[in-house]
Amino acid sequence: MIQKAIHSLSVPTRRDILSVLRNGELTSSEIASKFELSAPAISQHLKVLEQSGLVAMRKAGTKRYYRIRRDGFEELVKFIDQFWDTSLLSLKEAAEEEERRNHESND
Amino acid sequence: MIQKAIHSLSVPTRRDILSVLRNGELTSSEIASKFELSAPAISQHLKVLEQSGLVAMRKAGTKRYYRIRRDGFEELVKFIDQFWDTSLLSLKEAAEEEERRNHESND
DNA sequence: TCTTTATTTAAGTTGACACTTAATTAAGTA
DNA sequence: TACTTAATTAAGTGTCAACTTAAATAAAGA
Repeated sequence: MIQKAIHSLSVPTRRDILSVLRNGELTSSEIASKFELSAPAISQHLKVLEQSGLVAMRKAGTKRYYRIRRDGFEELVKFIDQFWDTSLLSLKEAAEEEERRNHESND
Repeated sequence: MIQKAIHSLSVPTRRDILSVLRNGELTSSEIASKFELSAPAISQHLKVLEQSGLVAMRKAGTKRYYRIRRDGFEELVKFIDQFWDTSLLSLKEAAEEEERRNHESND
């Protein structure tokens, strides 16, 4: 799921779709109207976003409303934190970091 | 840079490289020895990671030591937070969220 | 300077995936 | 039972990038 979430986010169009959804839920066609892409293209992106847990959907008649799913983003950020969060890094890496700071050859 | 960072993270091998670097800095060949990939493949990944700001490098003779660059991850997480952080979502979306909670048809 | 070690750059191949149009499914309405 | 609206699934195409091996660069040692 996390891997799918990162993969989802890596495509600009999908990030744009998420941006649009920050203002509230929208139907597939409402989203499509904001892009210069075909409806199937948007539908395919929404499917990917849903399967990655970043977006949720509710049906209402023939319409399908899509919205941001916070839990998905929360999990994603937690996962990314593993790579750099000080409290999660090894003692060795922490020591190296300190060493670099002392030598002021940082970055 | 942020877009590059997300793109970098979207490839499993690059995430694995970052995992290996959590224990401290390593040379290109030390990293390559931990994978069943050619040295050039690893080198290419390291280049992408460096250009995306997730990894930093220092030269020492013919060796090149690579390490995690915290600032890159910090920026990345800030960017991702935009999509879901409550304080950054619109009033409309907040209201809809509240509405869904009340109807308990949430997820 | 020749050799060795560490690494990258060059060039080419292959698979994944973001698009397209056409066809299909699904729900509501006359 | 059509017809309309909303959306997806199917099928095909083209581009991109993750690999490969071979060649090039760069620093250090004999």
